[in-house]
Amino acid sequence: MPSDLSEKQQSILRFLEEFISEHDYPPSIRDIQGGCDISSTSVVDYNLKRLEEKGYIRRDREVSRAIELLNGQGERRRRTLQVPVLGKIAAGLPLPVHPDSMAPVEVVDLTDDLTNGRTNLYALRVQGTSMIDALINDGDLVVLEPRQEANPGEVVAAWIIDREETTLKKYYPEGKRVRLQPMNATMDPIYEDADNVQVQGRLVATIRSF
Amino acid sequence: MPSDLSEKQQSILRFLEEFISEHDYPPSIRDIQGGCDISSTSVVDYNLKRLEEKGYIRRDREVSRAIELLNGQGERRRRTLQVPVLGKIAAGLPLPVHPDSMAPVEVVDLTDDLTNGRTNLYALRVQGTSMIDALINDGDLVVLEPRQEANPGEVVAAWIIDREETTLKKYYPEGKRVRLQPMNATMDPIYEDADNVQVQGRLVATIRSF
DNA sequence: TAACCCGCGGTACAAATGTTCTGTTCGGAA
DNA sequence: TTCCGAACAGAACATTTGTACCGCGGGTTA
Repeated sequence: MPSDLSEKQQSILRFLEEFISEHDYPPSIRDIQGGCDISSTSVVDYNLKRLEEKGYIRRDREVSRAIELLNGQGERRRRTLQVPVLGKIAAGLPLPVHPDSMAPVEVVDLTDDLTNGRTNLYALRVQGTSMIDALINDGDLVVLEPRQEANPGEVVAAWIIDREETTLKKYYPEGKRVRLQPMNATMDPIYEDADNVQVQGRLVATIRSF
Repeated sequence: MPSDLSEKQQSILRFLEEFISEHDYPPSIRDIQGGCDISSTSVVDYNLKRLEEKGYIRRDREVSRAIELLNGQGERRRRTLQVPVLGKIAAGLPLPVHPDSMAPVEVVDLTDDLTNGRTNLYALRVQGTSMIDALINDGDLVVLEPRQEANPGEVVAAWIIDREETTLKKYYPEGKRVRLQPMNATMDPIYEDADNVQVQGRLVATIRSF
């Protein structure tokens, strides 16, 4: 708990956290007054102004319950993005071409630690162990950003046309051919004609949960 | 988008998502009215009641902006748990023994998709490639639950005493010895005396982000 | 001492906001 | 046709709620 705050301000901050995590909507000034045993709404208002000055919260004036929790550096926190899980990914299957048109199988909430501000992401469930060389196991979730091209060194989901195979590897264009480097540094790269490789998306994250 | 809802209701649901993700607090009825081009507040109220009946939202009556988004099965969603990143994990380093006493280096927000309701989790940043056989790479984040013992087949963080080495493997007690099975099915297990293996925690999730 | 600022109390007010009431329209069932 | 309920419109009403105002006590400073 930060120490550039008065005891009352810390108490308000704690109450805000608790209330929001309990209700999913912020408290009114009078909720705070009651929850922190404060004698007057004006005192709450006063301390909220101090908290806003110090970058712990953000308020929209004239709007009820319009308190956003920030992280003390003025950044908002704990936003999540709902990412649709569009299907499976396996070595022998092409990726879904039009992510938008698919009905999501399920939805996962990702925090923006992972999404990094990106928005139109989608996820696929890995089926089979064919991507072990990318350190990706059966059952893992891979999060992708739709892309038709990639910068050198980025990890992409690529469709290798003549093999009819999807693979996840680091992408290095080298003139007329492309070097696809497994993420496991002990394994050898493969080389393909540039025409033979279709970049389908950029890998944003992989998640394995037990 | 669910189909047991009228177009107006779907529009309201979409607006709720957008508004909340933008402001971190829910809209008022009149915000919804404006945002969805609805002619009257009573229509918004009417459709909110239908949405509540069908389990898409929850409302607290007489409280402004008291709308919680549910997932359609009546469960609340987008709760996150703040998990402290206590330090690094590497082959030659023991794990922090008393997670509680450590000052977190940073904090990550994890959605309860991953935490699965568990609460006292902590995370470690993987340093080096020594855990490649567990399909875990340099820079990955591993999420652990403090544990001194494990059930057969669970993935644990184990300290191998005489080697002074931390490893992440599937745990199979076999009488007086323990089989530690890499997650990469193509690799061979190692065997250790039961006395020589200290279970430090259970692996809950691994996250790799690019 | 006086002047001043900070934190606080109490109160009043106006705006924001949830709720209710009365009708209307429309489509399907009887 | 008539009846009924779902969905909507419009307006009025009653709380809820943010905000402003005035004042007080204590500490600091000139």
